[in-house]
Amino acid sequence: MMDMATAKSIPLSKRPISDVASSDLASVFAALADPVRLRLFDLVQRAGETGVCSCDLVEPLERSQPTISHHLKVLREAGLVESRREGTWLWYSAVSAALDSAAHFVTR
Amino acid sequence: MMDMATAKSIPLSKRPISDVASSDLASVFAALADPVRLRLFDLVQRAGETGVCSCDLVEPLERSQPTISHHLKVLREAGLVESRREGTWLWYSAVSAALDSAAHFVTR
DNA sequence: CGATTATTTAGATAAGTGTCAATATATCCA
DNA sequence: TGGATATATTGACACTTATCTAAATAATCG
Repeated sequence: MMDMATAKSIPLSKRPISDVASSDLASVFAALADPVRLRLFDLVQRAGETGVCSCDLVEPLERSQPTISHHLKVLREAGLVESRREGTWLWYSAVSAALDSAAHFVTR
Repeated sequence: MMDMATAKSIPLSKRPISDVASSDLASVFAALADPVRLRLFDLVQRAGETGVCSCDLVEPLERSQPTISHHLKVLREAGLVESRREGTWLWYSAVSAALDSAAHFVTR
C-alpha cells in the first residue's frame, strides 16, 4: 500500500466529473436541449424579477397551450424557473443560480 | 407608419433568441444532455491538445465499445470534438470554440 | 495475403420525448 | 352557485434515443 505521507491526490476541482455529478448536470442541459424550451427560458429570463405571465408565452412560441404548460413544467422541475400565482394567472421567473453548474462546466 | 427618425430598435444583443439560433444552441445542449456523453466530453477536454485515444475511453465509462463510438460520433457531429487518426487508433480532442455560444447563453 | 486489432455500421429493442385535442382543475366575479 | 378564463392533466401518436450483439470495414504487420 502507498505511504500516506507521500501519496498524491488530484485537487477536487481538477478531477473528472463524477457519475452523479454528470447525471445532475446532464439534466440541466437536457432542459435546455429543446428549441422551444430554450426560447421559453430566454423569454422568462428577460422578464427579470417580475417575471412573465405564462398566458403571454403561448402566442410567441406558436405551440398549443398544453405544450407550453408541459415545457414550463420541465423547466420548473429542472430548477430553472419558478412560478407564483397571481389570481388565475401564473407568473414565471428565472432562478438565478440555476445555471451556475452549467456555466462552470461550459467555461473552460 | 412609424417615423423612421424616431423609431426605436432593440440592440441585437438584447433581442430574444431567434428561431434558428435556438435550434443551433439547443443541439449543442442536446449533445451534453446525456451523462455518458458529458463524462466522455469531460475526459476528452482534460486530455488537452494531445487528445485521448478512444480505446482508453471505453473502460472508464462502463459501456460497450460501439456505444462509446456512437456517443463520440454525436459529439463530433455537434462540433464539440474532433478526431485524428494515428495508425489504427483515433485520437479525440476538444474543439475549444465549440462551447462559446453555450457559454454566452448560460452566463447571464 | 492473412491474422490481428481498432473502429464503425446494422439491426433490434426498450424507453423517452414533443406535440396535440379533449378533458379536468383552479380561480375569480357577478 | 354558476359562468368565464387560465392552467394542468390525460391519452394518443409519431419520432428519437441509448444500448446491446453481431457483423463489416480499416489499418498494421509478419
